[in-house]
Amino acid sequence: MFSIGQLSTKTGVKIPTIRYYEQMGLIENAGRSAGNQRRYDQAGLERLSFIRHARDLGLSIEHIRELVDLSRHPEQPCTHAHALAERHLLSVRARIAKLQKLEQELARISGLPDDGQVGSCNVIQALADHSLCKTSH
Amino acid sequence: MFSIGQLSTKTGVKIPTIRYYEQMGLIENAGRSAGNQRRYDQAGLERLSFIRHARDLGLSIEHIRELVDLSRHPEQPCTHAHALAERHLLSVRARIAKLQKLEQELARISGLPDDGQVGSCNVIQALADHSLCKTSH
DNA sequence: GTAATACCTCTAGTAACTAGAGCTACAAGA
DNA sequence: TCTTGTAGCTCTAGTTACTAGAGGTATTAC
Repeated sequence: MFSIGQLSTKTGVKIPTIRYYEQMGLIENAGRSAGNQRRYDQAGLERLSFIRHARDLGLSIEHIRELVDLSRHPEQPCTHAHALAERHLLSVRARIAKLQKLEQELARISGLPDDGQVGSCNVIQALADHSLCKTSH
Repeated sequence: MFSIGQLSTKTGVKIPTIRYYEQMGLIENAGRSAGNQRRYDQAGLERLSFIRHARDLGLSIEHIRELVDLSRHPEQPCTHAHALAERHLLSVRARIAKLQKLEQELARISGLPDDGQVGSCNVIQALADHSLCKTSH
């Protein structure tokens, strides 16, 4: 059994965040010590690691909740988990594509000559005028 | 002079968002009609377009506020605007790099065989175990 | 036994909006 | 001129995924 602080160190999830996950129902209400402090076992550690990793991969709390619920019914087909991973992959790809357009645009803006004063600043001009953009966004 | 609805149509910024920007001090308090409705002129339209474009490029409200403040002092050197654009470019590049790692990982997870039940689901396994990852995140 | 550290709950704050309630203004047609 | 429909007003609260702080209690080490 370990305390919330130890769990935090082991998983890299901050203490208030662990309490937040408990409140949101992502992890079960922890057992308590005689003095009302949370106590965790190996299973609790594993569930939190799962959540941590899924968050690192950018899944939303809602998506993770779906997966957690799924894993409570191990006899069901895992089509749903696959679909979720795939959907998320598509959304990550879309975000990358969008950011790459922004990158081009910012690189262009940043590369404009600095001719001195804000009054004629190319960066500010470029930000004011979308029609100067080379790509759509 | 146009109404908030017309301004919204022209710029593509939603009405509550315009009021929000006003509240945040990004745009000046608009003039009002006899009946207390907001009225905008060309200058107001241009400022909002500036903000819209900068937001589209992913700059934060705080960064935009800096640029707006800058543009109120046209005699200053525009080094600061350039620096801001460059800093933002770097952060966009960092985000892209991070997302690309996630993409690899999700593609790997998504491509795992579906062998039937959640109890042995590879997707859920992969999400639970960071050590299986091919890249760091 | 005492002091330092860790833990508890609760409320409120963050960014950048968005939604809704309850009310008023304006523009166009009869 | 009256009415009706659309547009606008303010204010409060909700969203996501936490984070910070106040004020108090447990646990641990010496």
